[in-house]
Amino acid sequence: MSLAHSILGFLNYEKITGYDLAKAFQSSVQFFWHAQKSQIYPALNALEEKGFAAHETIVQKGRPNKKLYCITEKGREELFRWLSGGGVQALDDFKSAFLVRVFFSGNTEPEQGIRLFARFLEDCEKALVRMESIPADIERYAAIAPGDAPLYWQFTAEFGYSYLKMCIAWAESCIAKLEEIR
Amino acid sequence: MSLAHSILGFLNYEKITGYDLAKAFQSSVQFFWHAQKSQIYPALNALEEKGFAAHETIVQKGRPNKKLYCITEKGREELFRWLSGGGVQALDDFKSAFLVRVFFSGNTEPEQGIRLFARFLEDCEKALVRMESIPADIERYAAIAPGDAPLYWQFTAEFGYSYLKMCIAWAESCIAKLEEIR
DNA sequence: AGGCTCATGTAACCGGTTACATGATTAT
DNA sequence: ATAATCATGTAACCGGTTACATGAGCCT
Repeated sequence: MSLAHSILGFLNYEKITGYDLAKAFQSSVQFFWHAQKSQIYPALNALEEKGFAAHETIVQKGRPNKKLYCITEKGREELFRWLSGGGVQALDDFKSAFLVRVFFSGNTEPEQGIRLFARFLEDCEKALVRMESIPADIERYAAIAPGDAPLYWQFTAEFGYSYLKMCIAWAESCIAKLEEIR
Repeated sequence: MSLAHSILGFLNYEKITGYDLAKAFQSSVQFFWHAQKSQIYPALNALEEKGFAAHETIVQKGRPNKKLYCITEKGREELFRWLSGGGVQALDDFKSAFLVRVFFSGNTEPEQGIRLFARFLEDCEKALVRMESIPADIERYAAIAPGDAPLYWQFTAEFGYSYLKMCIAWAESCIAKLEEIR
């Protein structure tokens, strides 16, 4: 299960609340992993029960109390065990409802196919624009991060960038082929 | 929900049993969509209840009877409605436990990062080899398929090919950067 | 006045995975 | 003998999504 381990990953950077964890997910790994609050809070409880995390309650005035979580030694061990771990199966979890749609679009009009790819293209280009702020984000957080973390963050950002570029080129070539037969 | 619609997509090609549907999934869309028998059989029942599919029982000797399913007019309408449908969100369903691992690998030794990417590279290259038979497969099935189906099958195959090529180039560049700092 | 932020959670539901169950036939 | 193929399913579980609940404070 990756959710628990990615939470451990964040806890390994700094003490954090469930609320801020949700924001951390959104502003970093959201391109390749999502986590809702409704998942995060129970997951934190589960991590604590297993002895992988601990929390202190911070009493606040005027706003709700918060629980600051930190990773334990046992949790750090579990994180590193997982990082070096065997069961990778990196390609098996690829899934795309969009490609299913493409696959079965054979008896629609070419115009509809073109529209399908055009919308996809647009989404990809919007995502590319959104990615522009990432290098600055990485630099901003580089201070808190131990070791080579920013390098690895960059690796995942480059993956996203290459992926979107590839998708755009692919969609354009599909559209070109459909325009030929129209 | 894509499972129901991809089943309708297959039923739109020809009458088929749940058993053969499972094989069809495995030998065609398995790169971007999986479906187990334990999902397919209940899904076929649900499609029938909604009036999107119907079945005839074929009595056999020496082996179990089978249920041959076909798509109904209502089911075909639903399929085309879905194909032309709005809610695309083609990028939102991207998910990768592997990239999570990469993201949090910042305080491991460079050697471990290199191993992680090397294993990924290997998986990609194996997948590329497995893809070699696809053009022949597409040609073999082109006969039964109506309209431009083979073209769209090819589109998805080209996506897979481009994706793997991109992954390989990316992993190689990550390894190169890690070897620099080692 | 209305909506957003902070902060924690619960409950119902849904889709997918794994394991289990049956039982004859055919290929190695 | 053993395993795979044919053919249908059920049950338990697990992870994730959506909606709901609370309630003070702050911004427009």
